[in-house]
Amino acid sequence: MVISMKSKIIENKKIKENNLLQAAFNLFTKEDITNVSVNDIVKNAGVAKGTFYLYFKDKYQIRDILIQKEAHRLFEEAHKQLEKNDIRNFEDSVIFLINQVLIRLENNPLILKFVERNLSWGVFHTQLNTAIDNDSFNLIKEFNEIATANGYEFENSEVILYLIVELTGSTCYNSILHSQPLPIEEYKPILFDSIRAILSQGKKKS
Amino acid sequence: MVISMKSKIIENKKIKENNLLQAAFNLFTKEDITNVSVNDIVKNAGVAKGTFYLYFKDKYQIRDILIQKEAHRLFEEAHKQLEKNDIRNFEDSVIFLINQVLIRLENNPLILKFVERNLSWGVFHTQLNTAIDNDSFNLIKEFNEIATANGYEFENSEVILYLIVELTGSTCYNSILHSQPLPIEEYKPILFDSIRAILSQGKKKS
Amino acid sequence: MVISMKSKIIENKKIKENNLLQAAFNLFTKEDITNVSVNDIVKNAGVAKGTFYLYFKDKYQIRDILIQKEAHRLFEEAHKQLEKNDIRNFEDSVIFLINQVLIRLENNPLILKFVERNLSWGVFHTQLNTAIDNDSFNLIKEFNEIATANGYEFENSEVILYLIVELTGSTCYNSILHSQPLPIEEYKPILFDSIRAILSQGKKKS
Amino acid sequence: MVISMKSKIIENKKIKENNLLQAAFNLFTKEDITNVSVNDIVKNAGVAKGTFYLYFKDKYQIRDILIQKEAHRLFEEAHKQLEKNDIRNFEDSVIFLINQVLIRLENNPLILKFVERNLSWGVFHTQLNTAIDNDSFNLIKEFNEIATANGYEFENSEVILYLIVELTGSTCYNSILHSQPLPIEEYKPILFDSIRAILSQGKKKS
DNA sequence: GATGAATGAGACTTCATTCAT
DNA sequence: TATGAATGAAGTCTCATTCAT
Repeated sequence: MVISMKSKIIENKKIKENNLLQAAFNLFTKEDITNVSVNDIVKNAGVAKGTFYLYFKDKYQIRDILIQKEAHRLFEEAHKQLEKNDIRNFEDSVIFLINQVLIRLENNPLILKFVERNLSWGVFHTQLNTAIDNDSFNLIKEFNEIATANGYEFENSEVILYLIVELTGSTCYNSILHSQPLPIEEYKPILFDSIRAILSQGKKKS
Repeated sequence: MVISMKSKIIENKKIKENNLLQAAFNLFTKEDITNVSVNDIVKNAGVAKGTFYLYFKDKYQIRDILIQKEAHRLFEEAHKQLEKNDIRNFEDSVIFLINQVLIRLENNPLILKFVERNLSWGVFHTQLNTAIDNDSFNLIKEFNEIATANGYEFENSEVILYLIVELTGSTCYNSILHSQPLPIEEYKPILFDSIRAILSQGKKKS
Repeated sequence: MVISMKSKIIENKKIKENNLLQAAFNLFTKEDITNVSVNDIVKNAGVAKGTFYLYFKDKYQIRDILIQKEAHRLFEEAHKQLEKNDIRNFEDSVIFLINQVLIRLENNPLILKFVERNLSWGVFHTQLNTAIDNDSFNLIKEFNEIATANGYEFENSEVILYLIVELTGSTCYNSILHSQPLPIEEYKPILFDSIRAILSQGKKKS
Repeated sequence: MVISMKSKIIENKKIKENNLLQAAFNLFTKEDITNVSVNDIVKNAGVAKGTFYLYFKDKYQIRDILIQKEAHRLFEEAHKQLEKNDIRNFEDSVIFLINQVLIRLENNPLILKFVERNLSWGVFHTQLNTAIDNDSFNLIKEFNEIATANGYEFENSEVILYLIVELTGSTCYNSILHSQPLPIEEYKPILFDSIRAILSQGKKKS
């Protein structure tokens, strides 16, 4: 297949951009963002300093893009597993999904360290929205569907979901990286019980 | 009362140190710490640049001291209120305590912005320990006492407490400052219900 | 002649570097290096502060480069004169060479003050080695050749040469600059006699 | 014996001054003077910062005093040995004296490192003058006396002496500390031969 | 589009010196 | 005398950003 001049250039641009993103990711996982200079990034990406500014406003923009990407991938993969395993019980589904994400983070603390405590409302919300746009999967919609199908009803399901994500994110960060207050394997049962307790609020009395 | 010459100097030192702490606090609540220079701090404190380094290693040390102080004050004041109000029911006590802290944060978002998400395990744990040392109040011990008195029993009460603090901290930050996912007044009922759900796990079947 | 764009940049860089070297030289001859700041250098060179660090690690590196250059030039010029004057007697050659260097230093005490007492083994040795590399002239080799041709023989000619250079350097510095212990013109005969006495040790008895 | 208040104070002052001198000496042998702050000195001396300025103008004055002292001690001790050994031959006397100084420096490289290349005309000259004042010993006078007694005659004996001291000082520094151009034991014979050659210029033809 | 040399503001830190106590 | 807290000028160095090529 012949590749036209134009597409070659576009391809080249994409490579440059990816190099920059990859280089930034590598550095951000090793060092705090304040200790990573644009210089470091371009040197690791193998491009000139000026090139950086052709693609990104500053290093903070590059960080946000990376968080966005990682968060999306994390949820998408977890979601794929959920579909594969045909779990239908509501509480089990939620726990399964969370557990899938946690397993990925345990196996790749770099991502965890990078996303750090940034898996906050901002990113979560954006993630949900992009998910809707991309039509790849819509967490909230699905959450509601499975909930309803299992006889659960929430006044504000989005908030409940957010609350669970935040609880998980903020506590598991220290648990995975520093085993505080407990190692992740010991902490999980307590966390999952608490999540089930929160979810059970929505159980309809029938 | 006669103040000796020496105590005059000591007094003066204390004033300088407080000026620096106060100035740093004011700036940190307005700006991210990376945008606050030692220069800014000393200018606001009305002391010379070199004086800063007589009292603190760098701006990060001053930040840590401030967080420590604020966290302590927050809990202590909330606790005082709890004692005043003679609330004995277990779940009510916990919720009351949390609500007291939240009310203070709502009224002073600056502190919230400053403490930010730093009210994490590290600070929480230190807080508990210092509390024990100071003998001023021991949160965990009290938590356990009230729990037991009300027929609750937790395998790992420290973790449960931590979990609740993290859940509250990470979600209320955005709620108070950005009304996301909901304004704090609308969010509180949902949060409190969830906390009660978590606590109810420890309820002994009698 | 067409100068490509790239060479224009390279040319420009060379100019900047030279400006910095020249500015540093001027300042170092006026003031002790501890009293010369990078700020002073860049101001005199007409470049920005950051530019300095594009070319040199610190002011000490710039000093070393300058000493190296000056020492080289001094010896090279003296050597040229030696060749021009076709002096063949061994002792006369050495004295002539030294005298040439001294004359240059007398006429330019700034260089002397700058090089100061740094014309030591380190620089001398480096100079000899670079000379070998550059193939411009090899002092030791020549020293030996003329010596042998004139019936002199030294067990360790390099050390003898070093000894003479050090003797000259350390005494003439004060003589030229402070006329101590004697003004240079009065000191020279004594120095030269001493050097001849040292050299005469190598005279073969025939 | 009763010590009066006044002498106690004077004694105390002397202790403070000595502490400062000793502390400075220790630091100057470890670090370049530019890297030794007044703060370091007073901390090591166990006195307050302000006290330093009651005794010395700045750290450079303290350095000069120390060099003065060390140089004096060095020559005095060497001189004592000379008298003990009853060496009468002129050249032998000079070599003996120099060798005594070198032996002391070999055994105490700290002093060497400290005096470094400061054993220059300035200090040497001052040393000769102070020696005359103190009447402890007069190097030049003695040099002349022994020379004359042995049938040597110098037009400018002070300069010859200076020349020898400089030659020795500037070359032996690197020889002792860095074994360059040769280790001191290998270098000494060459140096001593050269000194004898210089001295032999003064030998009267009889 | 890509480059990378140049910029210069500004961050952090040290330190000699003063002076009230 | 002795102290040591306070000063603030001055130093080194970094880095995001621009712009001529």
